[in-house]
Amino acid sequence: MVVSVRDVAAAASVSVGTVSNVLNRPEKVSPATVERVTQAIEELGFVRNDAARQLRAGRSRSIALIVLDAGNPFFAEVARGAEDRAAESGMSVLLGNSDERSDREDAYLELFREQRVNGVLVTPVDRDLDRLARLHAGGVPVVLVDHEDAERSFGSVSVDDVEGGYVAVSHLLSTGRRRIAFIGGPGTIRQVADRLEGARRAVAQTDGATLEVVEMPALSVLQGRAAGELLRDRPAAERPDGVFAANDLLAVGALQAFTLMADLQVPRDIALIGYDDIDFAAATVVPLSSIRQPAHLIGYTAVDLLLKELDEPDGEHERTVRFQPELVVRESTAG
Amino acid sequence: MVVSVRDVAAAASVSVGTVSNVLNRPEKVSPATVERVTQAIEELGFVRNDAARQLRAGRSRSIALIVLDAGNPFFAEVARGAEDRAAESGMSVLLGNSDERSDREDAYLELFREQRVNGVLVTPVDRDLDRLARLHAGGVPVVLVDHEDAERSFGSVSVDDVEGGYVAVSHLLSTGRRRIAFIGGPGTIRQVADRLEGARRAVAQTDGATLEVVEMPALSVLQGRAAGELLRDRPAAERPDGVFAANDLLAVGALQAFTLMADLQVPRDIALIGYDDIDFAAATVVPLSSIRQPAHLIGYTAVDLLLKELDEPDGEHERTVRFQPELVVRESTAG
DNA sequence: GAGGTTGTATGAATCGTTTCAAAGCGTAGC
DNA sequence: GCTACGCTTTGAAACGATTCATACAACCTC
Repeated sequence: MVVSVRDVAAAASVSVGTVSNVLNRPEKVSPATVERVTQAIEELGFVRNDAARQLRAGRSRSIALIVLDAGNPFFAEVARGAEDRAAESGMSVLLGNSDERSDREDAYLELFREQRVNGVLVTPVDRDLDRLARLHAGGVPVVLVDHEDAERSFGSVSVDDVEGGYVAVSHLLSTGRRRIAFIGGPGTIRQVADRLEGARRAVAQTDGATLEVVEMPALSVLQGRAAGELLRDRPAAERPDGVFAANDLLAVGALQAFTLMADLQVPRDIALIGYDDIDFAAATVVPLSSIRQPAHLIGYTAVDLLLKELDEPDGEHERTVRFQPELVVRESTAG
Repeated sequence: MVVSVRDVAAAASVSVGTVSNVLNRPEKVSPATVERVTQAIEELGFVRNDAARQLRAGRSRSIALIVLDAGNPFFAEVARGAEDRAAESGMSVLLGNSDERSDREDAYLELFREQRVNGVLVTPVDRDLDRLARLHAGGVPVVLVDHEDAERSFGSVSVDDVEGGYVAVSHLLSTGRRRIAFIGGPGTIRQVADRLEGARRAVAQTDGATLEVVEMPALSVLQGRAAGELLRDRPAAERPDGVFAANDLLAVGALQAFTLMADLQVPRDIALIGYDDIDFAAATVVPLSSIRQPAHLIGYTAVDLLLKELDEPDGEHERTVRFQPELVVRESTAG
């Protein structure tokens, strides 16, 4: 029923070795034989068994990518970048969604180890990298995505979130805002903590500027809206005049809350800036200023680092790449 | 370097068969032996080689899912549903993104065949199902997702899009709207064509109701906004008073266009309804009415059908599941 | 104590592909 | 006619987990 190289070999009256050569090194085989074998493959409907191939090779031809939230447009774009680079080298990407849960991250890690992936790209859920370190020690290249490794023990592709937070709030301050609010998620998430740190620095440099922190349980539109309502419903004098949201989903939610109050206008009364510059940001009612991260490039570069590591494990190539975030000004912070 | 069952067996002074039993049927092995083997596994850091396992088993433990656009929240949710059901049976889902391109779909199909996946869930790019039929004939179960198979040759999970279009426009008509506009994508996409067909039927049943079609090149927020601007910039008398968008992304875009014109109000002057009921729909400036599709359930059910087919290929189980869409009324179509 | 039963452990064979040393064959050079 | 060389093909070994018929031991039962 299932057609193997052996069957193809028999049908084409050649040895199995020749069939394999036709499949993998056709230039080593005479044109006539290639033709004969190709035809046999066609006729029998032969499909290579990848498991056997991998078993022999000892490695697969895939790369694992574990992200915090596959539904987030930012990570969707990172994944696309990773796929693009992998495809260039004939590899494929296996996507895992940890949903910000450590146990799910572990489960995927285990699964991918059994699959003998060539390497793992991961946006770690927490800062405990022990498991990853063990994986790495076990010979599996690891590249951190959107996360920097303090000890430099494995590769990483990151964006300077402290700088991003600094740029965002500096921009708000430069438009004359002084009462700044930061809408963030759980402080345990590194990205959130770093962006807040940057915000703090910017505020500290400006006389009369204040910063308050609104911490929400998740980085979602719904939570952003709740946070926005909280701020909006205060007496006008106590409202912030500039809001920095830790990501665009939160910003979009906050924007909705603000827009629904008739006498409150963005950016006239409150300026608002988000983070990530997802496609939606340019398409909200009041187009949203944001901090752009090169999502596609992050994924692309991460795979690139991984492939270099695979090619020459002890080579002198770059192991850490850090991008600078970029301010994108739109209407929500005008004037 | 790489640890195999053989090494574990030696370390625990048992046979390889016993190691395999500990791994797969621990109840067949005496507790003392289990303990000894487990410890050896731990000490040596043994990780099962999935390729060898699959080779022997003849099949993998994964299911392929190919979607039109992994970035679309609707498909993200379908994928999540599929994963959930697969996980219940100890299987994993391999996700492929065809990006609405036939060649990418083919490439993934080939890749997954080589991987000997247990089955393929696919939202086909076009209506030419020949390749899928061949795959199916070759013994790989195929389940169509969000697509119905006219010939009933393979399983399918779909939602009645004609009914959905009918319900959407009937709702607009019931609020007194008569000049209906349909904002759609390329008519070659089955979902779009069906929803339009439903809209036509509803209009045909109502005296004095008219339907115009605005066809955009893609189902995105940006295109929706462009379509909305087109309608909005007409003299008030020539504007539609009810708009049905083929999906929520288009609807969100149109809403933005409408909202930006001061003397045009939703729903007072134009009612607007979308399709899919993505999370964003409930969170737009004017909460969006929509047609809900049970995205999670679609994915869940598709895997379920596949597993049933695997369990008893000739069993008398359901092969086709069809869900009814559900009207979700929010502010954008009030009064 | 012969025969039966149960519980546990064994290890060679197997899956399908790739690899690689060796063989086959034709041709050119002397 | 012999050797040498290049091009092509061969086929057995290997990858690592699983399976299954078989062996062994211990315990009952009559």
